[in-house]
Amino acid sequence: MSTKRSPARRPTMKDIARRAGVSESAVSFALNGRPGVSEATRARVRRVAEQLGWRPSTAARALSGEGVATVGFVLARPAHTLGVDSFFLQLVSGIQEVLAERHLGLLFQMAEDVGDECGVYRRWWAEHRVDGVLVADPRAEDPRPGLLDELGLPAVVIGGAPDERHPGPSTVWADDAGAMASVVDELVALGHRRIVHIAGPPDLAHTRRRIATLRAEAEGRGLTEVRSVTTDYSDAEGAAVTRRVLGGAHPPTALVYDNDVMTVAGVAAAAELGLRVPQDVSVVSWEDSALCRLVTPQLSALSRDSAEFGRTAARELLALLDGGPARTVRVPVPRLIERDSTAAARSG
Amino acid sequence: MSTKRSPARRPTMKDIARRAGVSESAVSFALNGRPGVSEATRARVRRVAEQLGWRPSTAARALSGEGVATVGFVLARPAHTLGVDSFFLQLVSGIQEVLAERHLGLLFQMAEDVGDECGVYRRWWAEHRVDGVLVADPRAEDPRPGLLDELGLPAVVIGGAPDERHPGPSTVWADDAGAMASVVDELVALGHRRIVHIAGPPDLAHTRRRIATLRAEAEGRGLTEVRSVTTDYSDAEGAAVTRRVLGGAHPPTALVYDNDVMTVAGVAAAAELGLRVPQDVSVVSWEDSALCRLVTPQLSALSRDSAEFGRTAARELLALLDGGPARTVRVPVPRLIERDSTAAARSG
DNA sequence: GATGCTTGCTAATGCGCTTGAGTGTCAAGA
DNA sequence: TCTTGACACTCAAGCGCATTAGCAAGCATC
Repeated sequence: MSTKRSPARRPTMKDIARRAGVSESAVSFALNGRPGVSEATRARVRRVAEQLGWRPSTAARALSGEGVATVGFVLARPAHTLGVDSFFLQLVSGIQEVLAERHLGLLFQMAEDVGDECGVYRRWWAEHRVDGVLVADPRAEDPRPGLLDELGLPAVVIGGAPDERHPGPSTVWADDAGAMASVVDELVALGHRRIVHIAGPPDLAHTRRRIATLRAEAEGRGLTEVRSVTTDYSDAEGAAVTRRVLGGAHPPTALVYDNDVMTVAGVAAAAELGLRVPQDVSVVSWEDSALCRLVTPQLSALSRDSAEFGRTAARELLALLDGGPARTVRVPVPRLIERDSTAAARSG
Repeated sequence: MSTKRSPARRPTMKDIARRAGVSESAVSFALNGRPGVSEATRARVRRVAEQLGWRPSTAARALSGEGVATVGFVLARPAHTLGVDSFFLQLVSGIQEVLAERHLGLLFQMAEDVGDECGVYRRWWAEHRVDGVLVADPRAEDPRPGLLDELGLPAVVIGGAPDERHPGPSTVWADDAGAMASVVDELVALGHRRIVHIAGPPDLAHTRRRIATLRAEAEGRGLTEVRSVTTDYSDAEGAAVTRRVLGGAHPPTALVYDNDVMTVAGVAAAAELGLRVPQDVSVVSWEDSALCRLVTPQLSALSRDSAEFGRTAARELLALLDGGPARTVRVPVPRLIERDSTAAARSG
C-alpha cells in the first residue's frame, strides 16, 4: 500500500457557502467587504473561510475581471554584466517587500534585448498574466513606454528621466545630475583637473544623462580635459578602457566608473601599469556594493539605497493599479562615500 | 481631444470563431491540435489566431483545469548574503532559459525564512498560482518537501543530497563530496597539513555534506589538524573567523571558504595580520565568480556552471509537470580552477 | 434499405468568482 | 392599512477556455 498522494482539494467559495449556510454571493460579499450581508453573517463566513484556509483563486478572479494580482518585471541585460552587481537583487528585494504586503506576485523574466522584452510584454498582455509592469534600464528612443501604453498595461519606469515632451508612464528616478555634480565637486576640491568617466552602454538613458551632466559640470568650471567613454559594463571593457586612457597622452588623474565591477577591474589595470590607487590615480565607483568594501583599497563610491528604490517603484505601481495618476517621483540623490580610493591629485 | 488610451481589447476564441466562421469548440480543437476538425479548417483557424495575435488566457485555461503555466521560486536568504554572490542570478538565468522555451512564467518571491517560505507555498497553492516549484537551499530536517508533497505541488530541490530513506521530490545536485576531495587532494599535494574550512550556515544540507566529506577525507589521509567552522556566509563573519583561526595556536596554512565574499574578506583579514596570500597562507573559494578574477591575487576557486544547474533543475521540473517520475540527477562536479591564491605550504 | 461507423462540426456544461437583477421581510411613514 | 424603502440575502449570467455529448452527412457493410 503506497502512500499515494492525497489530492488535497483546494477549498472554494462553494464549500464556504455550504458550511456557513448561505449562498455563494453572500460569501463573496462577506469576504470582499461589500454591503449586502449582516455583520453577523460576515463574521461567520470569514471564520469558515479561515478554517478552510481558503484563498481566492487568482484564475477565477482574473476571469471575472478583477486583475491577476501579479506584476511583471523583465530584465534585458546579458547575465554576465549582472554578475557581481548587486543592484538588481537589492532592487527586486525592495519590490518584493512592497508587493508581498498586498499579496501580489512578481512574474520575472530575462530577455535578450529590448525587442525581446517587448515580445514578453505582448505575450503577458495577451495571456492576461500581469496587471502592470516595472520597466528597467530606460533607453533613448525607448519603444517600451509606447507599447505598454498601447496595450493599456500600467507601468513604472525605473531610473528613467522625466520626459517633459510626452508625459508617458510613471517614473521613479534618482538625480544623477546632482550625484555627478557632487563627485566632480569632490574631485576638483582634491585638485583633479583631468577626469575620465568610464560610462555604461551609450543607449541607456541614465548613461546619457550622466555624460551630459559631466560635460555641463566641466564646462561650468572651465575644465577642458574631462570626458566620458562608453562601455558595455563588463570588467573586460572597464579594464581595457582604463589601460587605454591611462597609457595615453595626458592621462587623467581621476576616473569615475559607472559600476563597481569596472571599477575593480580598472584598479587592477592601473596596477599593471605601475600606477597606485589613490596615490597616482583616484577612482570612484558609481555603484556601491559589498565589493567596494571588500577590495583593497576600499573604493570610494556613490551609495544609494537600491532596495528603497525598488520599494518606491513598487509603491508607485500599486498607486497606478489603484487607479491613481501617473507620476514622476524622485528617490534620494546617491551620496558619495569616501573610502580609500580617492586622494589629492599629484601636483604636476 | 486627449489621446485617450484605447482599451486594446484582448482577442478571445470567440473572435477567432466568428472570423473563421466556425464554433468556439472547433477553434479549441484546432488550436490545441486535437482531432475533430479537418486540416483545412485547422489551418484557417490557426491563421486567424495568428492574425489576431491571440494567446490563450492563462486564467481561463487554469480555470478549466489546465494548469497555470507558471512555476514558483522562493528565495529565503537575507538579501545581504546575496549581495556579491552571483550564483542565484546565474541560476535564475538558466531556469528562465528553459522555461521560456515553453512559455512558462516564473513567479519569484523572497522570504524571511523557511517558515515564511512554507507560507508562500501554501498561498500559491490555495490561490492556484503555480503548477510546481523549485526549492533552493535544502536543509537538514527540511519541512518543505513534506509540505509540497501534501499539497500535491510538483517540486525539484536544487542542491539537495539524495535521501535514500524517503525518496521524496526530484532533486538536482552537485557532488560536493567529489569536489571537496579534489580540493583536499590539491592542498595536500602542495604540502598543506593544517586546513580550516570556513563553511556556510550549519543548517544548510550542503554545508553539512561538505563538512562531513572534509572530515572523511582528512581521516582517510591521517590528517588531524583539519576542521570546519560554520558562518552565516557574510563577509563580516568570514573575516572574523579568519582572524581567529590565523591568530590562534597552530594556525592553518590553507583555508577553504564556502563562498566568494568570505574568501575576499578573509584575504583582507589575513593581510591585516601581516600574512600574505599565497606565500603565507593559501585560500580557495568554493564559489567562482567575477569577483574571484577581479581581486588581487586572483582566487583559486571551484567553478561550476550555475546557469546549467538552473537549466537542469528547470528541465527536471518540466519532466515532472509532464507526468514523469521524480528523479535524482547530478550536475557535473565543480572543477578547481587554480589561480594565484594557492601555493606550496611554507616548510615548517 | 436499414445498420453501423467515421468524419467534421455544434451545443451545452463547468471551472471559481463577481455582479446586476431580483425576492422576501420588516419597520417606518402616509 | 397600504405603501415605501432599506436590508439581507438568493439567482443567474458571464468571464475564456476545455470537454463531453450530440448531430448531421457520407460511406461501407450486410
